[in-house]
Amino acid sequence: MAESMKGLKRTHRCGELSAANAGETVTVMGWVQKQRNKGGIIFVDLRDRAGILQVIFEESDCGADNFAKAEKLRSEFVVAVVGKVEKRAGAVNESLATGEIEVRAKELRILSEAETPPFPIEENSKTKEELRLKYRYLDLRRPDLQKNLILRSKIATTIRNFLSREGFLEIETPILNKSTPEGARDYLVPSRVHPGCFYALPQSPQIFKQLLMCSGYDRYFQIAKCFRDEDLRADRQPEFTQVDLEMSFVDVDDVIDATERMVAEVCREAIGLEVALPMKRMTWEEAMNRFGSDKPDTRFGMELKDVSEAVKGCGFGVFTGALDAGGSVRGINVKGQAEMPRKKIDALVEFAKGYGAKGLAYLSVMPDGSYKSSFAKFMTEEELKNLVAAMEGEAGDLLLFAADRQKIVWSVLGALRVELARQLDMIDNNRFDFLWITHFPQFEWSDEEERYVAMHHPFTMPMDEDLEMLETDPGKVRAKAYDIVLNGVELGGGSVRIFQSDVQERMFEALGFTKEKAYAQFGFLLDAFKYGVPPHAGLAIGLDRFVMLLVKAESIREVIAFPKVKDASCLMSEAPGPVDPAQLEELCLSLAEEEE
RNA sequence: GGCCCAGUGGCUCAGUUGGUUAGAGCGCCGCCCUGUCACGGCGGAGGUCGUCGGUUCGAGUCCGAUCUGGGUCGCCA
Repeated sequence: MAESMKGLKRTHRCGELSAANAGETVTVMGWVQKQRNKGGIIFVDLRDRAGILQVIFEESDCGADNFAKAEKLRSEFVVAVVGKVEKRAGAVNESLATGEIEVRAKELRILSEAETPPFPIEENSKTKEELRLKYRYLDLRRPDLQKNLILRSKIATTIRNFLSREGFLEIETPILNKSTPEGARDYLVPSRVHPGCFYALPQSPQIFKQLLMCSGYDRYFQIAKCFRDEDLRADRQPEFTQVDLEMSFVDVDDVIDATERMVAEVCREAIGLEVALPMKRMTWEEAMNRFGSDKPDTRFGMELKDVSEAVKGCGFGVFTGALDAGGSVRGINVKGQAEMPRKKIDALVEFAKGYGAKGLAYLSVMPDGSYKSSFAKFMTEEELKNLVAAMEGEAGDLLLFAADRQKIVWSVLGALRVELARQLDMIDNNRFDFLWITHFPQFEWSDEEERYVAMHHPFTMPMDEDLEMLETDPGKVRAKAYDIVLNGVELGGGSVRIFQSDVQERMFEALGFTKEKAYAQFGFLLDAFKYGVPPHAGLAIGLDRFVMLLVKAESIREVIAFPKVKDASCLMSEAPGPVDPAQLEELCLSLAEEEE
């Protein structure tokens, strides 16, 4: 039977008490973590978001009624306890922050009874995620998730404080927007008032923040919910949070400078990490050539080497064929792994195929200097020697090669490098390597659409010196775009925006937009640019990912209160769900028959 | 959409080349216990082995399909 808390007021959280409170009478409220009944004495571990506190019940202190209630306590009951803080008469519990003290109960109220939870509420849960997500409200009681969400809140506060100190204004932008098919798939919301018309949820506040610059707000930020209807990953949710910012009268370095100082402050406040500023920078081209990735993990080496020159004209058709087709041959040197078993190498070949490789060539430089290789028979001793030299191969090394189109070679070896580093435990988990990637290509060729598409977005300013190639050689144009990378994860990115309408028009043309189509989609932005627009630039940081990396979580779901699962549904609320036919009718929607 | 992994009491797992009545730890329920904190002691309940179908004298185990969850490729301007 639930009791009232009338007349009681909580004085402390459980975990906030310490030896300094000894002698005080306190009122604590929380959940029963554990009851240990010794017969004439009952110990109760009481839990709230601040920690765990031992409460001790003896009939001589609390009276027969309260003692009888204490005997009834079970896990997850919610109780209020009035009692006196004492230094423990028994042994101190070293593993508990409040282990020196206990509260000797005078009064106990059972505010809420509880059924036995479907899984234990404890740190380092081994429970299947499926069950945890179904009962997320219980999962969120666990100390690790509470720690994550408390830290996330602190990080948001740090960001707000920093940006407001730097003169940024926090301004909200709409959630119901016009759909722009460019980019990720939109979540659509039907309009009741305009039958057949739809809003789209924002993928980012991009256009609005640029308009705010046009309107003179100078420096804007928002901790913005964004939505993308694409498949999920360990670090990707359909709705996520971005620290979105935009600045006027600035260029690349200004945005990078403000961002890295903000990131450094967050690291300091959140986990006591000092980040050396300025952060390292690398061009996109260098990142691809050295790491095969535009978000390289620089916590370990094993860099890619281009051996195209060394294998030119060699006897191995796979290599020369790739070169003839305009591709390249590159390799990584897996130090000391020459004797990796064939089975493991085969698994790596399969792994590489997952990234589009047709195969993976390997060459082991055995300890005695001989070669064991999948392709040695096609090459002369001399050619092999040159190749090993080009890879700086020494006795004991395993050399892995990919030969294909640039894009595939990069992605295969880039992924392989990370995979091997994991398998071989080469990554220092305590390192936080920040890195800026700059000089991104402006365009990416889309085979599917048979046109160039914007790598970042269509409002990204080309590098000044590449502007003239917009029409003549768009594939070579580089953009004033930048990404911030942490430990091989893309934390965020941004760009300097085009603010001249003639450049913007050339950009749309290069992207294959007609003037009509561009106006239909972005007319209000183009119009706004006619009335005086400051040069501006900005960036967005993925808050969920940032928190995930700072707490070293395996998945973004560990830092989001109510995440969705792989098929974008919510196991707890069972969203999305069907709606009442009347609702559909009101929206003038009808559902197509299921197709076979 | 493709590929890979997992599914056995409430939770986490074991279960041999297919063989009798499917086990353990924790949790749960009852009784006992005045210094426990992974409390302890005694007793007890609890499982159509994700689902459907097949092979077989016999399936938790083999085969097929399917569902659920996870990872990943595609996708994510």
